[in-house]
Amino acid sequence: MSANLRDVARQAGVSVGTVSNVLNRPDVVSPKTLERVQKTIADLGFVPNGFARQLRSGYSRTIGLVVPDVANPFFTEVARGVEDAASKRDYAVFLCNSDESLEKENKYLSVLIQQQVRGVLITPSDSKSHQYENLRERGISVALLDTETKNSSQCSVSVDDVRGGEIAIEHLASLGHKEIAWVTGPETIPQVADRTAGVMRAAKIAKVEISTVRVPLMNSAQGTEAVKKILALKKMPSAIFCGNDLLAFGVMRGILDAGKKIPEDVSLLGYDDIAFGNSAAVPLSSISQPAYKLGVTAAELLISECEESEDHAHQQIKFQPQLVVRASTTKKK
Amino acid sequence: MSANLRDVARQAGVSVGTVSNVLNRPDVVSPKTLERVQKTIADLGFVPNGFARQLRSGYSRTIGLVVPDVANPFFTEVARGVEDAASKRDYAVFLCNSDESLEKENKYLSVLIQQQVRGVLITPSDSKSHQYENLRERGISVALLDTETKNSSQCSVSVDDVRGGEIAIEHLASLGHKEIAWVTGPETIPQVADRTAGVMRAAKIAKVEISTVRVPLMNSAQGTEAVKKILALKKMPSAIFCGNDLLAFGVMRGILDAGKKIPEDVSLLGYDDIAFGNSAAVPLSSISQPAYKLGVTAAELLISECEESEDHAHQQIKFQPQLVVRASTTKKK
DNA sequence: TTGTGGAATTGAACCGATTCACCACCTGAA
DNA sequence: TTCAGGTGGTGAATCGGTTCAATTCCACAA
Repeated sequence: MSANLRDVARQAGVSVGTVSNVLNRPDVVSPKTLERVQKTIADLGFVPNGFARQLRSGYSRTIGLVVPDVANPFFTEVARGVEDAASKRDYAVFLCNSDESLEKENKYLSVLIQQQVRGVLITPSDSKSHQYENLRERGISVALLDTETKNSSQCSVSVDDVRGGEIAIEHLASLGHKEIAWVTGPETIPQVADRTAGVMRAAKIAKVEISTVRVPLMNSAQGTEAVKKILALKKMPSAIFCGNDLLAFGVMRGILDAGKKIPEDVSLLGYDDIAFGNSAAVPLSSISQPAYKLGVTAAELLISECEESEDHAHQQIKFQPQLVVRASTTKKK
Repeated sequence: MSANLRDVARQAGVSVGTVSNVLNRPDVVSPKTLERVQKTIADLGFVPNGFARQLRSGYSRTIGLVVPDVANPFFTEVARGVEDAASKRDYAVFLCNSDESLEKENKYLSVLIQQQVRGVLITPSDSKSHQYENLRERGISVALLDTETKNSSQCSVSVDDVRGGEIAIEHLASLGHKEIAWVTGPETIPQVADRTAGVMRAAKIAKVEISTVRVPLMNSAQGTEAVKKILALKKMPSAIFCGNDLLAFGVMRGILDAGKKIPEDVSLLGYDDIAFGNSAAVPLSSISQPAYKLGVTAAELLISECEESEDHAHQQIKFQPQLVVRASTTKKK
């Protein structure tokens, strides 16, 4: 059907070894031969068969990316970063959405094993019970994405979520807010747990009272849902801090629909600083994370781990979040 | 390292052919031999090598998804649909962002050929000069996503973009707008060309004057850029229709920053109806497309084409867009 | 002219599962 | 006794790159 390496060799009048060298070690081939073979490759539209290559070398040029949900703009940014970096190194990326379900996560991991990926980049949806050892035994590298690890036997790229929680409360406290609602998802999500820790620590120092409003999923609809609970609190908080921007958008809608004004009646602070925050009904103050960079860094780290194999030093990289003030937060009246 | 089929054969005292039969056609092996070989497989922890298997059989269980940019919420929705549907059929998905560049698109197609994907789902960034024949010759199915095809030798799943353009202008015309700006990307993008055709047809019928404002990329920043051109027009239009919601968000910011009000001074209509339209500074009227369903349908169609192979009837499925009126469009004063 | 060293090239062996033409053996009918 | 027909099993060839020991070629020094 389509041309293979032997066809190219015959057509170009060289041996298969030389064609293989043109593909993998162009520097050892004489310029004249190189050019002739490359022309033949182009003429025949030859593309090497990945399976055959992988069979011999034992390695694939694919990685898996497992995130809770690409539809969340934070993760689409991360995914773009991963994709761009992988592509630069000629790796292809399998996209997997775990929907924060451990079951789905495990299912995807076994699919990735079947596909014989070289490495996996994962944002765990739960802090415990992982199949990761399983992967490592099979020679598949694993790096954690947007999650810190205490375990120094693996790479991780994360953002300091504890600090993010602190920054948020420090900002609101500095504006004079003393009662703050903390709207967030289940504590089993590592990022949530860390941000909560930061919130509580900063609250203690600033002598601020926190009312935690827990929702099962961190999306916009749940944000609107959360507003009902907030309005039902004994004392209406003067500021609301949300676990991510999607929640904040939902909260914003709920608050505005309830006839209250942002930020006059209540300040609202999000997390992630997604692009749309700027275009929201009230431009959203938020805690910014370097999402794209996170993805790029993680992919580069994972790929270098895959390729260096033996003498690879695991790294735990941690970025710092940043406060972005827009119109949704202001001084308490 | 790990056992291979030959090790199993030797250990069990049978030939490699028999072991292969145990794996793939257990019914042709005698019960006694079957049991013995299976025990040996278990003892040795033998797992067949996927590369070798796929090299020989020629088929994988992977598909490629090539979209202009997953960071565009419309495409992330589509991608989720594709992913969910593929996963249900036990296929894994390679994600590729073409950034509307033909060069990148071709690069990715050749990566996908290398990975020996079974099929490719693509939103072409250009209406001409495709490598698709190339793919088909190699036995890779191709289905078009969010693009119509005249060519009945391939499947396509699309939304009626001509009608979408018409609906938009009909809506604005019915509100009394007679001068409308049409802000959009290059005409080489098939969707853009179709929407323009619809715009022009409806404009002729409704006797509306269209000023086309062309931008190179259909993102938010370019929308803000476009506002400068709109303000420079001899006559300020009373309504603006944008090629997608991202552009509309940018236009919205630009217009508001210029001190004009939406929809009082100028009506604004987007396209795609992405989730954030609802939360925008002025909730955005838009033309809605069934993004998730588009992805699901396309993936199902492609996979069934891959598996039925011979007796597969190509289908061209076309969904209808729908007008969603929010606050950004109103009667002309 | 011979010798040496380096660069360029060659081609057979190999990775591991699948396939298939062919063989060995057994049963039962002629 | 012979032969057809069926079952169970065999192992070399194959898929298409990669690798590497061996070979060819050429320049330059002795």
